[in-house]
Amino acid sequence: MIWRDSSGRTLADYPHPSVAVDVALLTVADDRLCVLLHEGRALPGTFLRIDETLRAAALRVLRDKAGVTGEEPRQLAVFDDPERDDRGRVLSVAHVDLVPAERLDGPLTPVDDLPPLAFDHTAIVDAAVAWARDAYAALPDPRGLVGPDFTLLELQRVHEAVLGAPLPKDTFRRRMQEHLIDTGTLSRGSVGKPARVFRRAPREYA
Amino acid sequence: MIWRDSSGRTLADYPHPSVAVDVALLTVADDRLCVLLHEGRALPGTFLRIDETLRAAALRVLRDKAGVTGEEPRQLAVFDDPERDDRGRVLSVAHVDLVPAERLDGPLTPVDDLPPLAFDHTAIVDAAVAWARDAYAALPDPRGLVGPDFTLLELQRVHEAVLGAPLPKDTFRRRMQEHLIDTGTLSRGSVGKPARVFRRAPREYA
DNA sequence: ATAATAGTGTCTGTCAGACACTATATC
DNA sequence: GATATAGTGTCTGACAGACACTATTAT
Repeated sequence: MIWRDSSGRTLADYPHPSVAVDVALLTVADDRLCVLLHEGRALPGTFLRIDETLRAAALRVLRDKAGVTGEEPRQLAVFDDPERDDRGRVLSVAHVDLVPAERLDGPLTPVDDLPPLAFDHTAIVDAAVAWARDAYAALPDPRGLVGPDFTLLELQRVHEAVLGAPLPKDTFRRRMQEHLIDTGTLSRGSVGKPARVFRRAPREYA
Repeated sequence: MIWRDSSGRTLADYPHPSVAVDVALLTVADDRLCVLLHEGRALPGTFLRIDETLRAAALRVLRDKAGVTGEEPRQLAVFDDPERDDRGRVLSVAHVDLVPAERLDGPLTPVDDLPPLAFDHTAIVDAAVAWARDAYAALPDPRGLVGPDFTLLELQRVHEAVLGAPLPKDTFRRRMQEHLIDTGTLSRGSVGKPARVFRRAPREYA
């Protein structure tokens, strides 16, 4: 049963914009926050199919263009400049995801050293980075970039990479410790005093 | 010049969702945060026209259904449940705006006493309220709900309405004072000690 | 005088940052 | 022993909340 308005038309009979889904897939590699670029100049994206959720489309992009499955894309904003895509009227629902680098193989570019990007993708990356910084400001590791077991130094390096700035180690330690579980084991084989090994507290994801 | 893909189709030739714009128009009336409802059970909304920006569509909704002009609608999120609208596949880009009650005439409902709403509009109102509380947490009056001249008590009443909770007057005063300009004049005619009259500092809008 | 509102001084607790110190491993 | 890393004690400054007090008006 298809709905029709008083003039007998369906919704699809009226001209309406196409909807794209673009994903800024972030990761930390070599202690730097990086984004996966398609052909070195654009974010992976696709058109939203008519019966698909945004989340499903974002996951499809990640699977088809980055070889990543099972992540948690998060909506950022809709980019709607009428001139943003010269193929026609296209809205882009920008998404961000943040995964450990081991799960990726595509070419990564540090976010503080981006080339000029296609469309309005630079603005999308900016929003994605802001989201990631916010997510990691409050919690130890909402997206599982370290782990499952890790030392505080390892965790701090991830935070500094996401933030793009150094952090004081004493304050960092005190802020994080209450959210972590001490496994009771010690790190081995490294120079210096062995560090305690921690684990994320259950359900601290964002 | 219309773009065509390798099979000669334009973007519009592929089935794609319609896009709606719904606006949670908030205000403070009788010291309570309220939302304007259409027919008592839905937010004002419209379909996005193909050559229109989201902002323009939101302003059109406010003008046509609320009689308000010249405001600052802000994007919240896209609601995309495939079943959310039984007329077809419709994405809703939810917006929020917050204006002084004097500029409205529609029926207002306190946000802490909402009836069941159509579609997923309850979730949109929740997101709008969260945005408003956040906006007013940091700054005195980012949307000009008081003013242009006001006493700290008047400002505090607005904050308490937005927050839905009382605030301590001494802390409130100390937090706000640095962002306000003392006009040098005093309130008159009220009971008690006359209050200083303040003005918003330039450019503290959000 | 009394009630009502405006405004401030001060104490406490919390937390971030700075700094210095101790502890324990590798080389 | 030298060096590198782990971890903690402590001081300071900022700020929020609580409380109490003073100040100034209308009635």
